[in-house]
Amino acid sequence: MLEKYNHSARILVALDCIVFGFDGEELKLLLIKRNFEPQLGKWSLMGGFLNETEDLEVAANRILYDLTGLQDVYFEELKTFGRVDRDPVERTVSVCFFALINIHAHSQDAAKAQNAFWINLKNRPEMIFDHNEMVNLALERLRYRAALHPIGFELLPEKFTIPQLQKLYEAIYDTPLDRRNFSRKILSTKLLIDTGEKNENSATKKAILYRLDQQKYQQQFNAFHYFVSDIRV
Amino acid sequence: MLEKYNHSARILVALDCIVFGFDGEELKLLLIKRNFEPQLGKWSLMGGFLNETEDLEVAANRILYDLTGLQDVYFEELKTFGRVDRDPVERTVSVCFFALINIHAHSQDAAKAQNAFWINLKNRPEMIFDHNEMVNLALERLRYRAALHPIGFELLPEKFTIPQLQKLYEAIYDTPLDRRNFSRKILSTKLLIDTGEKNENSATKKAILYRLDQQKYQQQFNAFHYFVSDIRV
DNA sequence: CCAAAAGTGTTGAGCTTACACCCATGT
DNA sequence: ACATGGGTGTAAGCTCAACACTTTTGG
Repeated sequence: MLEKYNHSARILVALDCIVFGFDGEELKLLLIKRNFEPQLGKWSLMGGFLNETEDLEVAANRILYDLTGLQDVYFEELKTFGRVDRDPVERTVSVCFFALINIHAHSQDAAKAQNAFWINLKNRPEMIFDHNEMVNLALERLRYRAALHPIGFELLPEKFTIPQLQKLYEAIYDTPLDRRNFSRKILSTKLLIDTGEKNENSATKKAILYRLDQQKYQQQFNAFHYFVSDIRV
Repeated sequence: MLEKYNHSARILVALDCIVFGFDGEELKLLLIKRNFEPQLGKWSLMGGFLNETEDLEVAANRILYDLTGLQDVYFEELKTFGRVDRDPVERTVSVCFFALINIHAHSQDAAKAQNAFWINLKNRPEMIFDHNEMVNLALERLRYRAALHPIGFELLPEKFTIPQLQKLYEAIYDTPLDRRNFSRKILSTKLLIDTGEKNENSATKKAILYRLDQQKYQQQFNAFHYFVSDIRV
């Protein structure tokens, strides 16, 4: 039996998760209105502590599941936050993730159980601890990643139109994009499959509904795509 | 006085650091031949534990300083590794960083004190725990980042030539690059300042020594540069 | 038949690539 | 003088950005 390490501090390890959604017009965050201590009544990210016998990745999935009822959600590690005084209750290191979900697919009950609400990214409230910093960094990272990789699809329903995708990119970068060039750029990736259906919700010309070619998506994910020409990080 | 969190495990938080260097021909790693337990005699990354009263970032700098004698070294967080069984001695979460240093600038004494050696990346040995995985991911990330940002300069001395820089990129991507196009691409960034000096070591035509325009480097760092056209991650 | 949204075409500018030639240096 | 490595030039092809026209649909 091996001896344990001596003279080193055991520290609380938390996970905090930024959940992005898109309602067709605006980027949104799923935030918690805290109905528990500490910082009761204030806004925060969804979080939790890492259990002794739980892989970090498993914990991230658990926290996402508790908040959204969804499994196998897209997420990336953002950064691990470890300022000594970041949590005034007790020294806590927080591994911060961001997730992209289809806003229509998550469980209302799960959100209600956590007292979670969708908030427009632009109107986000003050949050506790270093959670503002986390969200700012997550947005920066989302912009970075979405400019290069076909990550945006994770925020849309299974079937979506190119104008919807464009609105998403315009929301992410807070800038208008040329319809014709955007369409060409997206189609040139060959990642989209025409479902043969059209968006019946539209009041005017109905746009083609596409779905992701999952196989090509997996294969090409790490290739560079340059979806957005001049990104501002 | 606030009450502490209950029912949550306190866990050891380690830091592991991948140090890249470049000797003019090959990418190298600064690895530890362990002369201490556990895993005495085996190879590993340089690491350490986070202290109770120490910011995570401070700890990373401390570990880098202990290994290299250098301060204010370029580093990025890579990922936090948290498999339950990743360290057989005790549950440990490891925040993994990678650093880029000028191989000629570090302290030999510091390296000797840690029993650290420069190993060609291509000949890297088996390492303990999940350190192989860490290095593989770090190389991937280095390729990713160096394709887009002027990060490579961190591996070179203050004054360097364009052919040296090219050799570095060829080592990072393990692929030959066109001399003329590479030179044009680098110079078009306007990041280099002609020092007026030449590389006296050369046996043939002496190449121009440049230095980084630190101001532009800071400003443009997050812009995309596309130093390498078709990267393989 | 009109307004609004969606699909497709074109063109010029700029960039990238592939390649050739000339210069400097030590032997 | 010549071999080696370093600096610069150029033309073809490609990509991207800017812009216009046509089609579909509901009212």
